[in-house]
Amino acid sequence: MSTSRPTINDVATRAGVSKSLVSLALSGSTKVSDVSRQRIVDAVAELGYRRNAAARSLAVRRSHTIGVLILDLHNPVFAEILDGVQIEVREHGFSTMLISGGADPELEQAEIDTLLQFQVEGLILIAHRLPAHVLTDIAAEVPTVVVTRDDIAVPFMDSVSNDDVAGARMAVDHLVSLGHSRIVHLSGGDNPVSHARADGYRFAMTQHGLAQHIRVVPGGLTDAKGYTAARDALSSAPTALFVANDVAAIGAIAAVENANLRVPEDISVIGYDGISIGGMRRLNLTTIAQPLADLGRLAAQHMLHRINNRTAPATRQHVSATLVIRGTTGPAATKV
Amino acid sequence: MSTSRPTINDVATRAGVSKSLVSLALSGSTKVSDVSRQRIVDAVAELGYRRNAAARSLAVRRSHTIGVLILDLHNPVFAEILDGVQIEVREHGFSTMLISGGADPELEQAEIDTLLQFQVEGLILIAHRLPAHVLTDIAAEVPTVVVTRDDIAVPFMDSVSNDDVAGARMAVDHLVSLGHSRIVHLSGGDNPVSHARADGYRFAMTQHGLAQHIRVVPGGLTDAKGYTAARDALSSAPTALFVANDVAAIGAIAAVENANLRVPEDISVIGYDGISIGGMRRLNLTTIAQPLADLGRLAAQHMLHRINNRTAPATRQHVSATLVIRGTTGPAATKV
DNA sequence: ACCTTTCATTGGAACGTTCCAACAAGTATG
DNA sequence: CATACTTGTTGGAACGTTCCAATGAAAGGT
Repeated sequence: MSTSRPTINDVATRAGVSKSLVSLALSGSTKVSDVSRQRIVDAVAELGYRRNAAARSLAVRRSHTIGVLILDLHNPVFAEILDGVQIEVREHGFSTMLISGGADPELEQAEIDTLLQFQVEGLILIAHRLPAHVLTDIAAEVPTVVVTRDDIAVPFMDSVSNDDVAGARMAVDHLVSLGHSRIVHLSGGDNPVSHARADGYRFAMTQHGLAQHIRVVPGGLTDAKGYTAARDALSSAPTALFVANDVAAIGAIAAVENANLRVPEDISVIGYDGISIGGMRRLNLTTIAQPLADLGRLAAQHMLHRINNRTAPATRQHVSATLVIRGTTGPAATKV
Repeated sequence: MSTSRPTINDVATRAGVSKSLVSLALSGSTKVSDVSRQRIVDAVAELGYRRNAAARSLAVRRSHTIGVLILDLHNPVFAEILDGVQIEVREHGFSTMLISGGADPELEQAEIDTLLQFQVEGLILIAHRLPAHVLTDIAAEVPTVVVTRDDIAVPFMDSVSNDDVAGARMAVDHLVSLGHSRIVHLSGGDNPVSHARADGYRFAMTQHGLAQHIRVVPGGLTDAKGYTAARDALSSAPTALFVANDVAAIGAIAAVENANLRVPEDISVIGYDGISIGGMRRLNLTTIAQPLADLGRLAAQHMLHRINNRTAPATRQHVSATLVIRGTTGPAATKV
C-alpha cells in the first residue's frame, strides 16, 4: 500500500528471510541455499524491487560511476570519442555521468565539482580548458585522464591523444607524393592541438626541401573560419590546402569552389580528425583520421587501471592517425 | 591524516560546531550566525570538503538527477536535442545522467534500469525503441517524457515532437511554389517518424492536384541509403526530391551529381531535421528544420513540471518546424 | 522579576544499503 | 562422543547526509 519504492527489507519480509541474506543473494554469493535464493528472486520480481544505488554507493564507498566532461557535444569528434568511452566503461560494470561544458570555462569547473559530489571514481576529460593548477588538484583527488591534449604534465594524470605533429607530416607527405609543392596550411587558431599540427606542417615542408613555400594562414576550427581562411589563402595560388580539422576543411572546399576552382583538379584539400560525416559521399574528404573511438576506449582503460593503482606514474599515450584518401586530393596540375 | 575524503563531521569539529549546523549552513539557511557561518566556510575551504551526493540523496530521498536515454550519439539530431535538455535541466539545479543506447533494444532496457537504480527523478527518452508495455511500466514508476515520437499513448507520459505530417507538407508546398510537379519522396524506412513524413508528402501532393505524380522510393535515414534511393528515383526523371532526413539528403545529392545532374539546376533536393552541418557552405542544404534545442528544452520543462505533479494527464506537445531555404532547391526547369 | 518569544544550536533518528562477527544445525574427523 | 569444520543464516553497525524535536541563551513584554 505504500506508494514509495520497495526496499531490501520489503523483499526480505516477503521472502521470509533477513535483509542480509537478500543482500547476499543479490550480489550473487554462492552461500545462499537454492530454496532461499528462489524465494528472494520471486519476491524481487513481485515487488518490482530495484537496488538503491545511492545507498549502495554509500555503504560500499564506491560509486561505480565515472564522470565524463565533454567540451562540446556539437562537434562530432567528441561525440565519437565518447562512444568509445561508453563501450569500454560499460564492459567493466561502470556507468558514466556525462556533463557537456558550456561556453564558459568557469562553468566547466563547477560542473566538475558536481561530478565529484557524485563520488565518481574517475574523470575523463574530453578536451578541456582547465588551467594547470586546477588540473593538478583534480588529478590528486581522483583518477583523471585527458583525451586529445597532452600539453600539460600533471602528476598521476594520464593522457591519450594522437601525435598531431606526426599526423600533420603524413598530410604533407601525401600531398608531396602527389606532386604538390605550393601547400598552404590553414591553421586552427591559438590552441595546443592546432599549434602542434602547424609545427608538423612546417617540419615536413622543410624536410621535403619546400621551406620557401611554407605559408600558414590563420583560421579556426569551424566551417566559417575554414571558409574565410581558404579565401585568404587563394591569393598565393596554392595547389593544395592542409586544413587544421575536417570541419574547417569542409568550409575551405566551399571557398575554393566559390572561386570557380575545382577540388581536387585545381586544388587538393586534406583535413584532420576523421569525423564520420567526412565520409559522406557529398563531402568525400581526404583526411588524417584519428582512431576516435579507440581514443575513448584507451582513455577508459587508463582510468580503470588507475582506479586500482592511484599512484602509478603519469602516462602519455599517443595513438597513430592514419591517412584516409578519399576524393578531395589528387595529383598536382603539371607545372606551368 | 586520513587519506579519504573529509566528511561533514570533520568540518564540524574543525569549525567547533555540530554537524547539524554545518548542514544548515551548507544549505544556506538564514538561521546561522555570521560568526559560525564564517568558521564553517573556512573549515570547508581548508579541508576541501565536498558534499557526498549519495548520502545526501539517501537522506532527502531525492537525487536531483534526471536520466537521459539517447538512441544514438552519432546522429547530430540527437546531440542537438540533448543540448537543449542539458541547458534547461541545469538551470533548475538538476544534473543529467546520460546513457546512449546501443544497437540492441534489449540493452536499452537494461540501461534504463541502471538509470532507475540511481534514483533519477525523471527520464527523458530521446528517440527509443521500447514496446508500449515497457513504456507504460516505466512511466508509471517515474516521470517520463519522450522526444521525437508521439505514436505511443501511455498514461502519465508526455511527449514532445514536431508535426512530421505538417513539416512534410511544407516541404512539398515549397517545391510546388518553385514550379515543381514531379516530386519524388525518398522515404526513411519503416519507423513511425518516416511514415508520418511520407503521409504528409502524399497528402500535400494530392492537395496540389499532383496525385498522379506521387512516388515514394524506399530508402533509409543514412547517407548511404539516401544515395541508393536517389539513384533508384532518377529513373522516373523527377525535378525534385523530398528526402526523409538531412543525412540521407546529403547522400541523395551525391547520387544526383554522380549522374551528371546539377543541384538545384536540374534537380532540387530538400531534407528534414535541420541539423547544423546542413548549414555548412559546402552542403548548404534546404531543409525543414525542427527547433532541435527547443525540443530538448521543452522536454525538460515537461519533466520538471511532472516531477511536482506526477498524475497530471499525459500531454503531447507539437512544435512547428520551419522551412529553411538554402542552396539545394530552386525553380523547376521549364517544362519540355 | 517573571513569562513568553525568538534565535542559534544540538543530539539523534532516519534514509537503504553492505559487511562483519556470531550462531545454529548439520557433517565430517579424531 | 566430543571436537572441529562447513553451510546457511542473522542482527547490528557503519556509510554521510538531512531533519526534527529539544535545548539554552538572549531579548522582549508586562
